[in-house]
Amino acid sequence: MQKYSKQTRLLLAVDCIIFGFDGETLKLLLIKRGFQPEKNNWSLMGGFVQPDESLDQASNRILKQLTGLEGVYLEQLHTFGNPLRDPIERTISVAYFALVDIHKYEKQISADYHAEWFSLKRAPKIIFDQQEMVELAKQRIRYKAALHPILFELLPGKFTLPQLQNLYECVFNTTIDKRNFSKRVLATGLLIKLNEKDKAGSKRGAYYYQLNMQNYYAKFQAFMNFIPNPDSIGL
Amino acid sequence: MQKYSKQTRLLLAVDCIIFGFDGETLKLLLIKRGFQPEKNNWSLMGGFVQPDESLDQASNRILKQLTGLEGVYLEQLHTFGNPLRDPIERTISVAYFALVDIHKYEKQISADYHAEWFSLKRAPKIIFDQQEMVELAKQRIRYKAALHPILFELLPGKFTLPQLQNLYECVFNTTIDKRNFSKRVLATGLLIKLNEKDKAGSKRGAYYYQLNMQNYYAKFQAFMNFIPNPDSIGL
DNA sequence: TATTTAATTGTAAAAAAAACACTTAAAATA
DNA sequence: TATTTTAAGTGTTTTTTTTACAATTAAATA
Repeated sequence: MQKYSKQTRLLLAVDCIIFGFDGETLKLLLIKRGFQPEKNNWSLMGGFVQPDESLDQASNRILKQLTGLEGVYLEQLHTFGNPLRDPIERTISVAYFALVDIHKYEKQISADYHAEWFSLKRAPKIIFDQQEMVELAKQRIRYKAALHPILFELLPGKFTLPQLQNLYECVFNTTIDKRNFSKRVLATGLLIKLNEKDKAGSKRGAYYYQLNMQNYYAKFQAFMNFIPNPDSIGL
Repeated sequence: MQKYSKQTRLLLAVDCIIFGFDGETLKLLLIKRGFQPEKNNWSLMGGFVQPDESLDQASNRILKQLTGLEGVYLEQLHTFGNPLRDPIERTISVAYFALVDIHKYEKQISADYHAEWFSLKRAPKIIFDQQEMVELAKQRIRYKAALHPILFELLPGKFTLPQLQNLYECVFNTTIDKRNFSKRVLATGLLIKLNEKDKAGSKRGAYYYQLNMQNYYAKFQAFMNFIPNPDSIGL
């Protein structure tokens, strides 16, 4: 037996929802689609899965090809398979989301790839069912960030507490008391205070912090622990 | 333009990881695969996605065809796309997990479909990368059950507090103080105490409870709330 | 030097979680 | 019929966590 001979084969694509944070608002990276249908309309980074690559490889390749981004946080989100989602031909899309330090790539992205960052609230209409993908990604990020310290992926290596708090407030669409926030976040043991200030945001300047990478990996699973006896669970 | 002419098309399958709970341990429903390769070896419920059905439709259809199960809790888990995962031909598999009241279907399943329930710890080797799927599903269930009351899907309409506690202890692989457990679970307002006892488990008998379905749907998102200001989040 | 702006910091009250053990219902048995 | 056995059911205290709340300080600018 060589093949599953009677079965239909389908097109398989990957779409990447790329989030960034500029210190103010959450942003979404979009690109003008380069081929028909919907050519020149705003779209997520997408492409077809090739015969010899895994889904993770495909999403990383597409990210690199369309934006130059490499080595960023990238996680599978959900697979969308409505038969009519692509009007040309049935295409299954495996959606991934990425979290990116926007400053690290800002110039390169716009200069070389004609991709653009849009504030989540002011992003243009995107093609097919991609708006649904973005909504699901926002939900997933909240879900995950409530338990794991993934939001640090959106920040530069050095960041201030006000920046971090602002990010949490954006993602959870809420406001947090800054005394309580700093207590909580410092209590995790994930942050190292640097002897240097960011003077951009205020006259006084805010101290920079960086991640304690050892603790970061050790505590990733139980960042904000609510599960009974986290040690006993093989998460 | 009619087709994405230059792209490779791939086989797309669905695999369903079906969990049940018999009051004692978590169980997994497996079937003897009906075709080559790996014919007659234990496998998850799987099948190919047909040209005109969505992924959710495909998973529901396969579940029904192979087990008779219908209308059960079924959620997309993850898509597995390693190029070599199926030795015959590259096949992408979208994994779903289901939560089932084992007693409701026990006889029907074994009589008509030759599927079998296995204790999670004593399940036989399964084909391809399905063990990986099961591990991921276990993780996801813990993750989700910590926040949402999905575990009730594994119980019959009437259940006792000791049964419910036992289920939580199984899923989280821990032990819980029964006084604290009952306080917590009753405080959710999701349970209605019935005037009837289950005499099977003990001499004294334990009171049956049932879900308050109104509260269940209302509180599904914030079952055990840990997110700051859950009301302000559009989850 | 005064003003402005945002960063930094602590404590008290309230709520939630955890620790802890005896009583009771009902069947089985002596 | 009395005793034993088994698991169900239940309350309080302590500890921990979370929340509410506002004055002071560093540094630039006027």
